[in-house]
Amino acid sequence: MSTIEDVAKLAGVSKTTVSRVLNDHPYVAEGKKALVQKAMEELLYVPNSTAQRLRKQTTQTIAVLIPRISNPFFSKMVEVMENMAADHGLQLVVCQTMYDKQRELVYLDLVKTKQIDGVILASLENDWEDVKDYTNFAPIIFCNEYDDRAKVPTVRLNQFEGAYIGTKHLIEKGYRKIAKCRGANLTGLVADRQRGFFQALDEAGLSFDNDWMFLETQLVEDGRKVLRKMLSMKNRPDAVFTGSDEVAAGIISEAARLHVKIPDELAVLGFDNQQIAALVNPGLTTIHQPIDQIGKLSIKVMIDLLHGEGNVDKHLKELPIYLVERSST
Amino acid sequence: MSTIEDVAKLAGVSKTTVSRVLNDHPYVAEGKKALVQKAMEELLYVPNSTAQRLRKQTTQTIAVLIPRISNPFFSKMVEVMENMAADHGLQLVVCQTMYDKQRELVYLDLVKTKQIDGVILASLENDWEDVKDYTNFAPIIFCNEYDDRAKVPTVRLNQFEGAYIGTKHLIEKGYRKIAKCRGANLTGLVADRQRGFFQALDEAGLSFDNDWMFLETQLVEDGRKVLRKMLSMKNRPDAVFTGSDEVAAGIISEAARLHVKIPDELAVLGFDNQQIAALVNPGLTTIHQPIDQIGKLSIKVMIDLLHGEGNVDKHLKELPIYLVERSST
DNA sequence: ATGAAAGCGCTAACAA
DNA sequence: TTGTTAGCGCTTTCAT
Repeated sequence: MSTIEDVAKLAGVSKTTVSRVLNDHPYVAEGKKALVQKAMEELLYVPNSTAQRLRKQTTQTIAVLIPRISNPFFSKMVEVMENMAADHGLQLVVCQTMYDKQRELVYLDLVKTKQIDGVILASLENDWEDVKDYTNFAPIIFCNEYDDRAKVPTVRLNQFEGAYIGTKHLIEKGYRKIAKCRGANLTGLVADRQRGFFQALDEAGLSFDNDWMFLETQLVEDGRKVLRKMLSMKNRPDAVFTGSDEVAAGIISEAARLHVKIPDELAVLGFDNQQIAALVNPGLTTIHQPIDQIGKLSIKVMIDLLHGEGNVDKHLKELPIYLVERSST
Repeated sequence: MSTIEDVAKLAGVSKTTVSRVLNDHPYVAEGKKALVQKAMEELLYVPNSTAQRLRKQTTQTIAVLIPRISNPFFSKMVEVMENMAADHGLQLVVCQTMYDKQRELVYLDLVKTKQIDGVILASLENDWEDVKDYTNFAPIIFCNEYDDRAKVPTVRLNQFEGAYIGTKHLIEKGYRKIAKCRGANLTGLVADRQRGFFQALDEAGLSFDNDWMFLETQLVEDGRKVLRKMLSMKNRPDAVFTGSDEVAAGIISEAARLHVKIPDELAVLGFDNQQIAALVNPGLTTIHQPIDQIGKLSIKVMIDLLHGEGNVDKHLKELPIYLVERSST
């Protein structure tokens, strides 16, 4: 590997001049510039980015924390983010917490060791109080996920509204015994959905049987289990509001296997409007989340932050959310 | 941020001693070691990894090139890889080529600028001849994808066999007019599948109508189009071999919409055994690829390479492939 | 317009 | 067992 010094020698100039050519600095005579460029080509010179990082104290790398990449919601989000990051010469490091607090903290330590310039939190396992100190080391923003105590830029949807319109839709369709699937922790996004859900129930004067609440439901397999559980109940729900299309798809698939009619015997409402929602049979009615916009906007906010533009304090961007009706309700 | 020098001063030792403590070097007196550790804690010291990189000429980072992360096959593969990489203290940079030659080359340039220690090629857009020079800069291995001219470690499946047993299955089920969906370039994996497909056809003495070959089929939407195209043909196939579960799922979903009976009017064979294969209705018969194993083994091979163990020359690992029968055939 | 020199934070010969 | 010293490759004052 040739270094900046090799180029300087070959071109008969100083390292400084080579560096200036590299960084499009003004005040470099055209003649020398050409000389330097010729030398670079001849030596197949490529600047060592680690040296640049050390000198410039910046890494051109951002980390995005998600639970797991194989969740289609997050893989689509990361696809959009990575494309946009690449357009701006930024590297994206994907960090999967796998729903584990400890792993999340290990990833956050990347900012301490100066390995990344910023963090996009698209999931949060730890309590915000245990995380906020990391904001001293690099900008952290929320994307989709959020915590009301956190005073950091946040790009998200109105999850309360999403859950509210979804639940209301079920009620308007005539369903009266509505079950709910959600994550274990009642914070941020999950808490807002819960509020929206119960608000709609309350307004309609509907009661809720605590047995209808299913926790820690994330995967297709969880959905299958939920359906079987429901079938075994004496007070059986006639509809179910899920926190994700994956769980909903599991329910629908298991229903087909067990010859349970959807939506006649059970209506199913998804969340996310993932690709899978259009592929299951019957098609899944679900709450659309504009993943493209949310991903792009998050990267934009992060880039602005890194450029010293934008506000590091709380700065909320809320994107539209709406219902997509198919045949499962 | 405190540096190694601050720690040294506070502990009353030299930078070298601090560095030795950091790297578990032998020959550090217990007393001084304790002193150093106390100073580190007091200053909340964290080593700057960029400086370590520059000095050690290594980045602890590997890149994995894939077409796009939102393809469930690749998102699952990356999930497995990232988990294993994290266990070994390695960062994984996800690089999406988006089926674009130029983008692929841009990512490969990361090795030139010393930003990564190694590359896992899980897709290849460019001709191998245009890529092989990069092997001079860092170890490159193939994962799933491959090129017979490349003399690099390769972890893959026997795609010929996969296509052969899949096609044979269709034939044994009584289908005679078998269509095929595949990518545009007839190289590596795609070429081997094609050979397996035609070998099975030849052995059964079946003929193939060129109209039954559908190229550049990657997405669910492509599958939908393929089905509509088939319905419009006068010489209509009675089965279709697809290169991916996504395309197959698109076909099945569109068939449901248009009331085409699967498998009676058309049998559908997928490839990958993605989660979606079990969710569509009817369930998709498909060729299982052991993504977990392939991902883990690739990381292992890469780690061995980075440690100077293992052979940089061609070194083929072939994993088992088999048919999973559901209801679509 | 150009260059000399200092230094980003760390590790590893080498010497003691 | 410990410290001194010399860089890794680059950018950026500060002179000229």
